[in-house]
Amino acid sequence: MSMKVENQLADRTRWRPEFCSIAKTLDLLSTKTTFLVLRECFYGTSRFEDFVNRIPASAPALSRALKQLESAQIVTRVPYRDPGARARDEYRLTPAGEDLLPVVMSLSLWGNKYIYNGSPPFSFVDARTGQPVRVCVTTDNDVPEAQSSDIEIRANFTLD
Amino acid sequence: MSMKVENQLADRTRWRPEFCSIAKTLDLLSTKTTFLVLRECFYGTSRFEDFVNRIPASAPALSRALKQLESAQIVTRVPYRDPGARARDEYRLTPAGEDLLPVVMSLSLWGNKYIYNGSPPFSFVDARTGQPVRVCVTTDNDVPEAQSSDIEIRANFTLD
DNA sequence: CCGTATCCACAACGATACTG
DNA sequence: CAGTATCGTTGTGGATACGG
Repeated sequence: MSMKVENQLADRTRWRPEFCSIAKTLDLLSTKTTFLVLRECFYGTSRFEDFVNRIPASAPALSRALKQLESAQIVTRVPYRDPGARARDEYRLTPAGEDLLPVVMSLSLWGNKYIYNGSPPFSFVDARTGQPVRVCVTTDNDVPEAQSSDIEIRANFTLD
Repeated sequence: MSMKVENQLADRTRWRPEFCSIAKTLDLLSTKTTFLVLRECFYGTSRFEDFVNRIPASAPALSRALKQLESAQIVTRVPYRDPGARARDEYRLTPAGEDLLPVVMSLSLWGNKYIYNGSPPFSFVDARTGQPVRVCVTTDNDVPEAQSSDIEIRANFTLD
């Protein structure tokens, strides 16, 4: 159960670090905090204060993670101004950032299955049909692809 | 462009660390080296020496990563014996480990697109049809899902 | 050769304090 | 409130050495 290799050339070179797309992508996302910032972006968080409140990491760590994502062009700062307040920036996913949705979703769905053993606190469903969201590896060209805005977060528990 | 939230309950709780499937999964995969070990497993690597030769990390780091993956039940040791040599163990993905394919593939495909700008050193294609492999987030139930053994690694370059 | 323990170096984090 | 600089602490990696 592993991938096939086309030829000797690929066999000899596929592990070279300079050719490894996974290693290079992980360099951009480097730390766990960075992944969690990304998660929050998909959850709709955009302001620094909210990142601080919603991620178990310190403000300096989050500042570093946001800088990192910004320099990787995964996140971009956009100005906003609350009524009566001075202009500030918020952090939004770029199109490249949006394209990381499969990474975030597949990590989450794997944990739902193997850590929460199929009874996760939250599920992701199609906002209109209620169908569960899946991440699949496929060679089919015609798969209807969901965007983050098509996805709804559903709680599977109640609090007292 | 972000996910919707079903209700106030979900809105108040989705960032709590104890409910975060992504954080918990990342705890298991903790480090970049661990991700690269996982990559090698999908590439068919199973012996310690090969991990050492194919991943730019030291033997102790790889030993730690393999232990980590083993305790997370993503990888399992299976005995083997080369003719004339003494019995040893090799490392193989469990079914849970195989289910991390979308994580590995989505990281790789993202890098192929945004780091190599669409001209990556390696592509992943269907071993029979040659169709490019994709990772998609979908709510469709009928998507034909590819396994790692259906995927071929193709080199997009030549050496002198 | 397979793999791990030890030890040192460095990188990332948190607490704190500070500026706009 | 929105960040960032500093600094002590911790965790992760590499070099080395060692045992099965």
